[in-house]
Amino acid sequence: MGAVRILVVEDEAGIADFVGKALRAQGYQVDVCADGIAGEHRATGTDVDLVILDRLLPGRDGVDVLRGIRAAKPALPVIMLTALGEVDDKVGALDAGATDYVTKPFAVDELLARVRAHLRSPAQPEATRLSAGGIDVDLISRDVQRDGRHVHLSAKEFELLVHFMRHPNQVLSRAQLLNGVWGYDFEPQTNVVEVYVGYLRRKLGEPGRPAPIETIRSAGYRFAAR
Amino acid sequence: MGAVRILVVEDEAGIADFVGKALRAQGYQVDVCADGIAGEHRATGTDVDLVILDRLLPGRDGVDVLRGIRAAKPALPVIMLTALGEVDDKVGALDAGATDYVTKPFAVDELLARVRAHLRSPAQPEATRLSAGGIDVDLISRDVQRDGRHVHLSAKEFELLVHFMRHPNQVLSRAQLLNGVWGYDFEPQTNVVEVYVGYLRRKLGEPGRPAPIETIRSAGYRFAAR
DNA sequence: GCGTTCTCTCAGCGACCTCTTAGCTGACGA
DNA sequence: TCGTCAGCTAAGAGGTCGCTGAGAGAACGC
Repeated sequence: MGAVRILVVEDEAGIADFVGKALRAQGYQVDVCADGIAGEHRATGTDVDLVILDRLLPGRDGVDVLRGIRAAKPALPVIMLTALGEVDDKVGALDAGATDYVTKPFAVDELLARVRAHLRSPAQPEATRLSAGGIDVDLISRDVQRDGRHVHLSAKEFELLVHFMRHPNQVLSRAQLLNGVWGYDFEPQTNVVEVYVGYLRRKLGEPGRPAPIETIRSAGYRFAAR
Repeated sequence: MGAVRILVVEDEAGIADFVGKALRAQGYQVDVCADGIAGEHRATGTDVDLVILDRLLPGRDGVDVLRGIRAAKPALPVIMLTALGEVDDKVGALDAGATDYVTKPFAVDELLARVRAHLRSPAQPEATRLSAGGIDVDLISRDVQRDGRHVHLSAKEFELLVHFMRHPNQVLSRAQLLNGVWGYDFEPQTNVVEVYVGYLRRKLGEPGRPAPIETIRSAGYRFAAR
């Protein structure tokens, strides 16, 4: 069985690049097309497992491309990207046959989660529980426990923790965390990351047993899975 | 398969020279262009794997050159160099389709790391661990061990050690180390290198088993990989 | 509507890091 | 053996980075 193949149809090089990188980092084989006509051709003519399709494209509009793809391959998952958050737009895309829909700016983690969801196969079922460093997370019930003690986390705190636990023992830079959890595609003047790491540490720490999130000065943070 | 080909479009001879040398030392085949028009022509017309493009050029501005390249080759990685550290500038470059962005003065090591990152292919994943002379470095977790003992290094110490370990058994001059690690493009009145070598020796040395960084009097230092 | 919770910004402080200075040590050559 | 010079190191100034508490504004639930 070969690698999973994903086609990204996106004209903005910056977005295509970072989406491509994130997908490759997950082990997918990624193909990028910068315009709609070529994208449709590639999607219908070659072996592709999933398509990520920008709504606004040079050459041919994303919705038209989508219709073309649907006509040829009714079951191929297609996730649409758009800068517009309007409801009409969403309805139009779903009517035209999009499997899912993500609005820019989006957190890469969210896109990856949707990709996994639509690719899910019996061969590689998605984990529903994460466990490391004395912390257990149930992704379905969103229940978090520290050494058996239930901990209540807000939505952002939960996402950040899950991101850390999906990348154990790796140094994650502020920029990576902002990309992955907040969806910023550049590094703005903000210290949200520090603030939220602080919240997690406070909630997940025990006396004499601090939360397993280490600071690597001038590099980022590391979740120590031990 | 031939060597990887990199085009450097840069009018300042000094920078073009030392960037070119550093790239050739890594085994890349390097082409240099001193003005924008020729650079664009070379990038679009010939077989090139990556472009390093100065922002300020005689003949044609770097951003215009970039647009020209993008129109012809949407997937070609282009790293922009600039003397200006302004955010607008950065956004402008990325909007125009730059793959990445480095501000002068930059450490050559940083530029090389970005070059590697953008050239990376699934077939040739980058090494994430370095190991020599009894020292192990994990670049992902930034963990450093001496004979199994964890060692805490500051950011600069870490960069210097990695530089040494990427050039084992070579005599590295103070100027080379300043270029590679500190980003100085000339040799100022400073003894930071001695100071930091001292820090590394103290942290990485064991009783009866000194750190493998040798002094080559009036030439530089050498990391003895054994 | 109104109170609660959540997200994020800001400013201040403390800790750590970087680099300089200055004096010392040891190697090399005469 | 001594002078000179390259390199080493201790100490400290100044800067940077990260953490925290306070609070504004938005989102949410009742």
